[in-house]
Amino acid sequence: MPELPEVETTRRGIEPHLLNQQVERVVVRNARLRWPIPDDLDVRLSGQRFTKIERRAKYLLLHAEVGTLICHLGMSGSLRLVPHNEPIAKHDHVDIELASGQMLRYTDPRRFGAMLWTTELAAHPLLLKLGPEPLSDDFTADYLHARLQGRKQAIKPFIMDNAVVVGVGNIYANEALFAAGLEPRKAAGTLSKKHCVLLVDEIKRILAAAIEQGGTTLKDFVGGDGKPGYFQQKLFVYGRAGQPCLKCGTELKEVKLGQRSSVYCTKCQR
DNA sequence: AAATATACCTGACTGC
DNA sequence: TGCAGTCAGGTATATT
Repeated sequence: MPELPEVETTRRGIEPHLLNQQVERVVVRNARLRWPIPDDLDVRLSGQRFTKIERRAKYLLLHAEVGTLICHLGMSGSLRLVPHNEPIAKHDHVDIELASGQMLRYTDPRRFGAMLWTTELAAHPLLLKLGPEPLSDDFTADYLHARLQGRKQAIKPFIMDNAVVVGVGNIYANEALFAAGLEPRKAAGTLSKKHCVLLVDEIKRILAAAIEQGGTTLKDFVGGDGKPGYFQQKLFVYGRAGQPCLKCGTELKEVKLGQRSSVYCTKCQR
């Protein structure tokens, strides 16, 4: 379940193997992802070199000389580099064969991911409505406070809204709210500026720590399974419903918010 | 306009 | 052992 830290780790892992590499061929074995992979992807991409590997939200943007490959790992996707003769496993849907003798392989059991092609990235509808990057200077307490004015929605789904801030998935939303001492159901519009300072700081801190830990698994992107895996970050609340709060010992409670499980401490979070 | 529900998919797990 | 059922989760899209 790649969250933003896993996607960023993937970007850093594949980038050195892709830059200036020419694509020889693209093999699509199963085009049925969240949206169909374009039929002509092979024609569009073959012969081009990759010039830059970016991340925006949880989208990986593989810039080529003319056009950009937009990749999303969905829930279960991964990208890794393997030799051209690597055996094909069940969910290996796409291979991007490079002149280096390696290929970028996309694997995705649940097929929630995406692989699209665009020559007009700035105008792409998937990227148009995205809020600021959580780790950028654009994501501040002032910004969050301004955005949540008048909003009655619970704060947890609010910070998981990509139009507000990108890349805060369920795990990190739960953890950040715990760290900030905020109850997940608290109406967004009732947060004070101080609450926003706390929450923004914790989102940044937790995401940054996870990315830092991901750096230790970069070697896995070549030849290995390519999965950064679960960062060994300590989870205080996610997946711990019914267990004692690690700060105060109170039994952690679970509620559903927007169909998403939310775990919190009734004593530490108000 | 804002809030909420739905669809997509399959591995892992639970209960019979 | 196997089968049916449930859950998880990102996010675009539909519905209220």
